Amino acid sequence: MLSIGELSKRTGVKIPTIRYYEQMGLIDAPERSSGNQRRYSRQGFERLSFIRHGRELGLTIEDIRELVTLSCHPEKPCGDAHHIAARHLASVQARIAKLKRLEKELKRISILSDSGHVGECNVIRSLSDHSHCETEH
Amino acid sequence: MLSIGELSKRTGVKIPTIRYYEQMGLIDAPERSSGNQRRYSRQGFERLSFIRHGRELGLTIEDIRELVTLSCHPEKPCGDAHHIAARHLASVQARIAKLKRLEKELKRISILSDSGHVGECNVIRSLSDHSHCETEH
DNA sequence: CTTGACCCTATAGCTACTAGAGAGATTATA
DNA sequence: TATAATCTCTCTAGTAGCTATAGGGTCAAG
Repeated sequence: MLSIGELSKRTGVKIPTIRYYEQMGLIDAPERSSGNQRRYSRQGFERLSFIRHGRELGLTIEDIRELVTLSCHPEKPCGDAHHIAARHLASVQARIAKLKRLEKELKRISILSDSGHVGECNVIRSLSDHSHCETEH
Repeated sequence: MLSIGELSKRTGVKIPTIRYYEQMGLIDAPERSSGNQRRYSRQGFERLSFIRHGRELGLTIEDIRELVTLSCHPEKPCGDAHHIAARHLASVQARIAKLKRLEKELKRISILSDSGHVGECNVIRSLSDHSHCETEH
């Protein structure tokens, strides 16, 4: 049986976050010690690891709740789970594309000398400048 | 002079967001019509565009506030502005790297058949499985 | 048995918005 | 000029996903 602090160390999820997940119903309320402290079993550890992976992959709490529910009903078809992953894959790819554009822009912005004054500064000029926009506005 | 609605259309920033920026002190409170409605000048439009660009690049409100302050003091050296851009470039690159790892993982997860049941589902198994982790925990 | 590290609940705060209520202003049309 | 449609106003509260704080109780080593 793990205390919340040990569970936190082993999963890398912060203590208040673990309690938050419990409150949100993502993890079951664990057993308590005689002094009312949380004591986690191996299952508790695994559930939290599952959630942590999901969050690292950028799934929302809601997505994870769906997956948790599915995993409690192994007789259901798993199309839903694939659907969640696929939906997320698309959004990850979109985010990568967008960030790459931003990277290019930031490089363009900060490439020049650091020695000037704000009056002729590229960072500020670039942010005021629409000529490089890829979205129109 | 633009109404808040027109300003919103031209910059792509939603009306409540414009008022929020004003409240946060990112943009100056504009003139008002006789009936107390906001009326924006060309400068107001430019300032908001500047902010919008910054947000699109993922700068925080605080970063932008610093840049706005800098841009009001053109006699200062612009190292600070470059520093903000450079710091952000680093974090964008880190995010790209992380998302690419996630993309790979999601592809691995959702590549297989959709026909199974949760019991043998890859999505859920993968999220419980640490063997592909690149970060240790 | 005391000390220090840990844990408890409850509440408030964070970022960057977004939504809604209820009232007033502006503008287009009849 | 009257009226209807469309803005716009302020204020409050809600969103996600935590994080921090206050004021207390618990656990394990020496």
